[in-house]
Amino acid sequence: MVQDAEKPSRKPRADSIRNRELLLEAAKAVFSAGGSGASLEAVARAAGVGIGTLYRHFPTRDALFEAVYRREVEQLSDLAVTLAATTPPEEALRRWLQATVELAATKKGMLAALELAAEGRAELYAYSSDRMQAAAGTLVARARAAGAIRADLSAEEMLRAVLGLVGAWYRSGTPGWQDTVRRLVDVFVDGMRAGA
Amino acid sequence: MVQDAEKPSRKPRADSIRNRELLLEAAKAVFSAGGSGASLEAVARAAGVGIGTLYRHFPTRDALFEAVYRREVEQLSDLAVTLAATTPPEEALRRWLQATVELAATKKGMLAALELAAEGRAELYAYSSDRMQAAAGTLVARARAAGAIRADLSAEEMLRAVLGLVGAWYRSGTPGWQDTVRRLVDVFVDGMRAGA
DNA sequence: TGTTATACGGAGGATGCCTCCGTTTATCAA
DNA sequence: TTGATAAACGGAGGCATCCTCCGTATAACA
Repeated sequence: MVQDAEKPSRKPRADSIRNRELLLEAAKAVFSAGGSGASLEAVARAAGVGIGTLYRHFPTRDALFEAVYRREVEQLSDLAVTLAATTPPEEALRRWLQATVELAATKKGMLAALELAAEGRAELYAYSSDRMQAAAGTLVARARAAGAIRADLSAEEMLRAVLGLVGAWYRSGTPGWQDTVRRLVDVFVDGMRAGA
Repeated sequence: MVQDAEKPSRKPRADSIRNRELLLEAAKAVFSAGGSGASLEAVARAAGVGIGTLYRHFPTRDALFEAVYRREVEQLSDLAVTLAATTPPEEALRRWLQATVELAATKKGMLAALELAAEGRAELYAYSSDRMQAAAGTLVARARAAGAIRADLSAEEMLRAVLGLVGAWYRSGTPGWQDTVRRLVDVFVDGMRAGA
């Protein structure tokens, strides 16, 4: 967590910063059009840089995802704070999960980023993961304290479950899946309440 | 659905039948070891046939999956019949879903086959899809008739939801995920009951 | 046993992943 | 301004698939 007092060496090169930006923009566009599995060479091409440059900035596909969707994760994180402050526990939890679904539905590729954040590789790409876990954790703890949901289910488990639901529909390409998933998330939250 | 009265031309060549069998066996082994994304060329190699032969018998990866895991799907289908005849509605539904989870957990690659069966490409690879839908449909209809579960959720939706849950954990590689998923499926079923 | 429909096999074109390293360039100090 | 040099660039190239195509081999049938 410590923000290493970096070597005060040189300041970063201007072309490096510019290319990083170009890559992020291109990646957003390419993933948006072609899904999270789109070719990284296509991203580099779209950014107008060499493939080597892409890999230098983002050593893995996952790293690129995390960077591209960082902003959206922050939105969700902020939303959790707001909801926790203004809305009854169970309702807050429900709304936040629905918002997560919404975001994943809107931004193609976002789902992959969220799955990353909820899944195993958490140690490697920690930032988004931390934010999401913290957000979910707050809401779950609050609902639990209010006795609104069962206690034998961690925030992490809940989050991954919901993302799993989304993923199943997302990948199926069923038109209008959003409404269905909304309903399923409600069922799931009902289930969490049932065992309280 | 009509089983085309095939042209009474020749009988199929013996080598063709044999190779098909070899491919299925090899595929089972290779998918089991390497997961559902394993190389098809590896399968052909393991079967001792050319890659062209593999593609002639199974034009897509999905077709191969469906063929490999057909037997397992039939088991699930049979189980549904048994449970429907011997167990109270809600309990039967719950047990069948858990059995599905179990199977997906045991046989690597099975999950991919089930997802296929539950997902969009149903028209193309209909057999497994039909069996699964029928099995789930029976149990859901029965539970619904008994007033044990809410009515605004189709069997298909339920099945896909559960497979989504499994998939999220399966892909994360968390050790011991089976127990967690079992618990989550229970939560989900509780949720279905809650809205009855 | 000859004819022929069928099936076989693998070369080959295409795409994508990722690494490596010779070349270019932005920064900084003189 | 002008080197010197650390840092970044780019893309060729090795490897792994995917899938198609078509010349060759062979099982079925008469």
